[in-house]
Amino acid sequence: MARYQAGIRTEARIIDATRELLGEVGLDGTTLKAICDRAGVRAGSFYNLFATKEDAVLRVVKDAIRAVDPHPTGDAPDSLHELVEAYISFVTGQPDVARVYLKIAISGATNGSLGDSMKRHHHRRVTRFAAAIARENSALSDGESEARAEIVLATLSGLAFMWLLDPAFDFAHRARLAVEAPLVTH
Amino acid sequence: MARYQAGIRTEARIIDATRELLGEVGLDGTTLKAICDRAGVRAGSFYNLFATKEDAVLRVVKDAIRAVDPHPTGDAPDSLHELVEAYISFVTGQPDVARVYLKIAISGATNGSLGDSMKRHHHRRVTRFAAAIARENSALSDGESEARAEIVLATLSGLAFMWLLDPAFDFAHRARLAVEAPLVTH
DNA sequence: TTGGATTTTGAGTATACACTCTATTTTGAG
DNA sequence: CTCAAAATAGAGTGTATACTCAAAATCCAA
Repeated sequence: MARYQAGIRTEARIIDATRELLGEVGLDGTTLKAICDRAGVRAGSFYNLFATKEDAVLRVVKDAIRAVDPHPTGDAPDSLHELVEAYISFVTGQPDVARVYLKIAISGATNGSLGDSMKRHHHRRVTRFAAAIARENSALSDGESEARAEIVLATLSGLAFMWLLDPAFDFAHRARLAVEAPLVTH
Repeated sequence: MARYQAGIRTEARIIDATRELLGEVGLDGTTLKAICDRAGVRAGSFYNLFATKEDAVLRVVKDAIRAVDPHPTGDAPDSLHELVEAYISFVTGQPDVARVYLKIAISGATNGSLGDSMKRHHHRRVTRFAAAIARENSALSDGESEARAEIVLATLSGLAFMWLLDPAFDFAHRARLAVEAPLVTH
């Protein structure tokens, strides 16, 4: 059982390489060869530390999913404003992790076990945003709160994808504008 | 030069199979074998009609990009409401094409020639939406109109992705609610 | 009906992928 | 220092991919 320092450092390098690649080139481009080249390691070393390529990917992705939500325990008394600001600082403060999160939300969300955990994660987020919205506007029914939560999350995701396409896109500014101003002035 | 009917029909079957697969399993899952199996054709026949797998994919994708925007010539006097309704009927009326559009916007948008045409397309759409918004509210500066256009498009895209994850998601209803109601009530 | 053009077949090629295996080197506790 | 455990290297395996090619089958205008 007793692990050596060399193995622990190698494992960290592999995880770093995997995260960088997932953020830069997405799930498909993150091949075993690419991971090993970037980590400065041969295939045999990789498989001494990970049972499967998917193991390394899943560890990075689960970290990214966890990082998007700073209070995972659930009943934290967040305001909608706090939730939005948390998402903004996730994107601007950990852009590489955010890129992984977005790329996987996209390419992995429609198939496999990755898709299932992404769907559960999304449902949890909608519930959380809906609770915050309901807390701030008690006149809304449950359905209305959830609808608004879905719209807020859709807007944030859509803006984050624009940032993914164009790194110069000012995500934070747009996101704050989006939640504060009505889309259409009547 | 004179083409035979058999070849023309085969070409159509291949394009149909490609579109279905792109919508169902995305870019990665759309392998040559999958296309040929679904079209009831052998690899040789495919390559008698298409120079490359990418050729077939690009034809489907370009059709999808064209379908999202019913008035591609540019100076059509659309209102924001019309643009939004056009997008809604694109998603609800041609769901398979819409799925292709969304899946490719996602998986293909960050690399290759597909990414470039997606970026150009997106920029065109922002400009178009911004013009409609500016027309309806002359008090807005160019920058403000563009910001609002980006937010509207982000919301529509985000909601469409939710529909991609969950086909039961009522995209049309949410989209109308999103553009008509302010996100946060002050 | 004929015969050149078009279409189809299906085996075959080259490449990239995730992953395995054995021999060798490195580590670090006793 | 010793030596068993841990880590590494690197060639090798099997499979899936996009794509090719020569021969056979089919089409359709004259």
